[in-house]
Order: sequence, then structure tokens, then C-alpha cells
Amino acid sequence: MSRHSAAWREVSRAAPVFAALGDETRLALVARLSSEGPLSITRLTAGSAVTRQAITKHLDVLATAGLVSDLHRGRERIWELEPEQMDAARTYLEHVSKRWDEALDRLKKFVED
Amino acid sequence: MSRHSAAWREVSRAAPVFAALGDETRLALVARLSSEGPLSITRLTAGSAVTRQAITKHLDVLATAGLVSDLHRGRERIWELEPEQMDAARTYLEHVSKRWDEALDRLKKFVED
DNA sequence: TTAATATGCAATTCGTCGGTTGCATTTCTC
DNA sequence: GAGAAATGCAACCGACGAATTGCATATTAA
Repeated sequence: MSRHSAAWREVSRAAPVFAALGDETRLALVARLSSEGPLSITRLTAGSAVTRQAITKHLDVLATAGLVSDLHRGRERIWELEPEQMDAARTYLEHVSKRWDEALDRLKKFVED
Repeated sequence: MSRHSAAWREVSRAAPVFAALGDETRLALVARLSSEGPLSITRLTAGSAVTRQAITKHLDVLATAGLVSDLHRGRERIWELEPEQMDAARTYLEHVSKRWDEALDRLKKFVED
């Protein structure tokens, strides 16, 4: 795939989102936020194996990928899910699966000739 | 999230798949296989920026995550997509989004009380 | 059979990632 | 105001990941 094609631009936009989700600790954070709603860093750290600073770093990674956002409430910092990028990633996987099916169809027709 | 919950088991199954997709080179390989169908290592290397050995390693990572599989045809090694794990990841993201919506609803109701 | 093609295997380098510790700063509460 | 609670900032470390180079092996084709 050429590095300037439209397909490659899709790839370079989707890959960071998958990378952000590709860590157990981060995916667990996403899961907790999705089931419990917005939470502070301290609350997210409680129930995790690692330190608060590690959690903070993971949240920063998720934020850079556009998967979460934060807001300040007094001395607390509340994090919440931002599902748009996640949905984009989901849609991307749908398209890949679909194109694969089509490619197999083309292959089948080609073999039959 | 407790390390023995059902939610954690989902997380630890999904994370490796996302991690495998979270690299531009690997995601580009997936994209090429999905649009062009099964391809050999050499064909996949042509049109990529990195060496054949790098491509081979990336394909191994994708295979470990269950996203691709290979078959030998003479001296060639043909790789093809295995969309099941991808679909599982897609479904996982759906569920997370849905739970997030529900969590926001609960929060809204709670505030209204 | 010999040369070219396709791939495998191994060692090495370099950067980044996940995690920690220590200390400073802000905010709440008594 | 003073202590406690929540977070920020920075330096550091070990491990792993991405990529390369060099050489060996297998398969095809002239």
C-alpha cells in the first residue's frame, strides 16, 4: 500500500486508537468507565494493580487517542469516555471484514473461470 | 476491576487483538489482505517501506492474535485474513459503547432525584 | 545442474513503553 | 490555619518491540 493513498491515511488514523486499546490496563480503564460512568483518578486507581501515576499515564495515552476526556471538579480530575473514536475503530473493522468477503468472492469467481 | 471478574477475562482476551492492530505496518497488512485477498510475503513486502523480515515478524504477531493464517504453496507462503477475532473485537467495542450510554442514563436519573 | 526466487534463522541495535519513587502543589475539611 | 486528600511533575529503570544485516535453506525454472 502506497504511503500516500487514501487507504493509508485511514490506517494511520485508526492505528493509534487500536494501540491505545491494546493494553490490558488501559482496556480495563475503558471498561470501568463504560460500566460505572465518569470516575476520578483515585477511584480508577483503587481496584487496579498499579500505582496512581501509572494510571495517569494510561489515561493520557487514551486521551491522546481521543478515547477519553477529563474535567476538573475541585481537587479532583474526572475522566469520562469519549466513544466517537471507538465507534470509528469499530466501523473500520466492519469495512475490513466486508472487503475481505468481497475479495474471497472475486477469488472464487476467478478460480471458476 | 478485580482481576478475576468476567469483565477482566474479556479484557485480557480482547487486548492482544487490539495490540496487534495497533501498529501502522500491521494494520496496513490487514488492509491489503482484505482488499486484495491472500498474498505471499514477497508481494506484501513490495509496497511496504520495511524489509521482508520485518513484514514476516509482523505477520507472526497478527497470527498469534488469530487475525491471519498462512498456507504453503511451493516455495511461497501465502497469508490470508482470519476475520473471527476482528469481529470479536468489533463486538466488544459495541458493548462498551452501549454500556457507556446506559451509564450516562443512570447518571442523568441520579442527578434528577 | 545451475542460477534465480522465496523464505527461514540468528544476532544486534535503538527507541519507546510501562512502571516506580520522591517530592511539590492545589484543594478541601476540621 | 493546619493537616489530610487528590493530583502534578520529573527522573529513572528494565523490558520489550520494531527493524536491520548477514547468512542458510528450499524450491522453481532455464
